Amino acid sequence: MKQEIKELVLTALKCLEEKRGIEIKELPLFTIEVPKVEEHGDFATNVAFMLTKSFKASPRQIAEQIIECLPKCNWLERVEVAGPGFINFFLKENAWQQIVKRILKQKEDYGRGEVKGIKVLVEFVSANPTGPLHIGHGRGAAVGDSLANILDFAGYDVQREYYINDRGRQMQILGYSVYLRYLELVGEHRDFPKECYQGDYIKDLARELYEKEGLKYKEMPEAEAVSKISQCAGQKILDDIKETLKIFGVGFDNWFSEKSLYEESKVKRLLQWLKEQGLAYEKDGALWFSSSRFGDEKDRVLIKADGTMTYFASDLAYHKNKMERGYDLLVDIWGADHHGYVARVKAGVKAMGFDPKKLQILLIQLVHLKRGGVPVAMSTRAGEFIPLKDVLDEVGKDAARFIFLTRSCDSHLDFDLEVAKSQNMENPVFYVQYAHARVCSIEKMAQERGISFPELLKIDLSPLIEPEEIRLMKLLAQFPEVIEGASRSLEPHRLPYYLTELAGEFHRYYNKHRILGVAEEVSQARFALAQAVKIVIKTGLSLLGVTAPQQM
RNA sequence: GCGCCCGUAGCUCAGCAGGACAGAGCAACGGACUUCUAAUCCGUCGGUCGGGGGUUCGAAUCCCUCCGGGCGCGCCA
Repeated sequence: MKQEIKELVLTALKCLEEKRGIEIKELPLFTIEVPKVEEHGDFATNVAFMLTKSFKASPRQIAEQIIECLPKCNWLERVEVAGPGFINFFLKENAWQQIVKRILKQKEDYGRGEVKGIKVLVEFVSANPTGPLHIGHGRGAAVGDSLANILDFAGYDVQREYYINDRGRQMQILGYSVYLRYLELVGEHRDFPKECYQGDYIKDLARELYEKEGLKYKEMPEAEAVSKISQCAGQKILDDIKETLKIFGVGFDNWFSEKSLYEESKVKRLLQWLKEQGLAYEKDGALWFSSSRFGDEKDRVLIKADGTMTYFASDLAYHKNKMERGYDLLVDIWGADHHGYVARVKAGVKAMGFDPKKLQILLIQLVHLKRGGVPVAMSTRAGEFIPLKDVLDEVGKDAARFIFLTRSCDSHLDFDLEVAKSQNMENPVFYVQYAHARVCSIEKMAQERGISFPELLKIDLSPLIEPEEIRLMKLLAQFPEVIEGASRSLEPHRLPYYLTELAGEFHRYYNKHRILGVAEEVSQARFALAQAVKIVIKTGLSLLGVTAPQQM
């Protein structure tokens, strides 16, 4: 709809140019938008403001001239100049009714963007397999998964990937932690160091190991035992992570192993190449990457003096690999506590000869878990974090996902378990679902009363003229733009806000007007409108990974 | 000290590539169920958009600065 208005304006501009002999030097970046106030029409444009220089006239005068040149259009009621020079467009009712028709025709494809031919890789969660997912990972998972859904729906070619840090020091510590707990079980007590993983899940892993394998690991050399246990425990934890993600409705196309980068010598070859290019140098027994030459505040270590690789070395090889797989855009979703890492990875990408604009890093702010307004104690040091799985068990997937998404990534998020369970507007997930269920309920009631409706596309929509109906149709018309905006800006939170608004508009309508039990033509038209609402809510919720129940 | 994010109604947050008088929910108060689910709806109350400069026809939005809060600044991840 917006696009069509834009075309009209562009035609008018061209006509004006010829008529007045005025040359518009550069096509202005004007906008078409839906005004906040209804008196300002259905759409408005600021184009006149942009042309004051070319035309050497006041915005109002220019606006008048543009209106004169607007082509005739059968769905336009009137166009007027308002305020300091806005052009307001008022549409005929049947223009909005067309939207309902379009939705009923396209069904779950309404809002889907045209295939853009842009390959995107969204990498998210990527939690180390050294412990269960916690609530912060949950936010990243919800945002990443929904963003990927939205991008896909908007017409991008999307892949989802989880990067597994399945090697390195953390994995060693994991193996050692489980080893120590295992030794305790078989009667050998040693100090349990602070840097080891403190959580109870370590004890569970040790117990499982003991029950399955007996004394096997006690009898082998420590180094061998730790290495074997590390691998085995990492796998177990990864399985557990996968299970939690499954419950959460999050899936990946690819699980990328950090270890594989080493097995294929990718890290080694990259470091060699960096050295040859003069981008890496040795100092104090370590190998350094000259990241400061590419915008980072200082150089970074790739190989430590003890000969081990930093994670940063792997990360560079990983990003090189991702770029070489031919993506047009890489989206990395990280916790905000990693923001210090952004500059160095971007520097690396630039140094390796890739366009750093192709890498978008989304930082997700912290989640504060609360219960009834009181913070839930979370001490990572003691390993006393609440696993995501427990939160899902308590509040359910739908509420959790919706809450994680109903906030800009830049904002800290208070996740209150009581609120997540409550069924009021503090927790809008039910509000949106309820609107969907209400439409289903109307269908059911119609069936019970033996009312049958004609084929939806054949229904005459002209009775839809109530202000609440027009408003509802206008909102439905915005859905494709919401998708477009959310994908372009990588801001999935726009969608839940839109859905809440749409649900609200429907609830209002439902309370004021009846769908069944009114004159037949009216009833049919309203039923068709309700179906359109149902389709959009269902599509929107599914993009968020939230179910749309038939009944509540 | 440096860097990133945040500061909008009593509370939790939106504000859509700067646009017309700043929005929603909660809380408070007052209303609406013999008719499609009241998990709903309607109304009232509530804001010098942290302060100050600047750019612009026009700023919550962009720039500078100051103040507050969070996070990060390792040859840890």
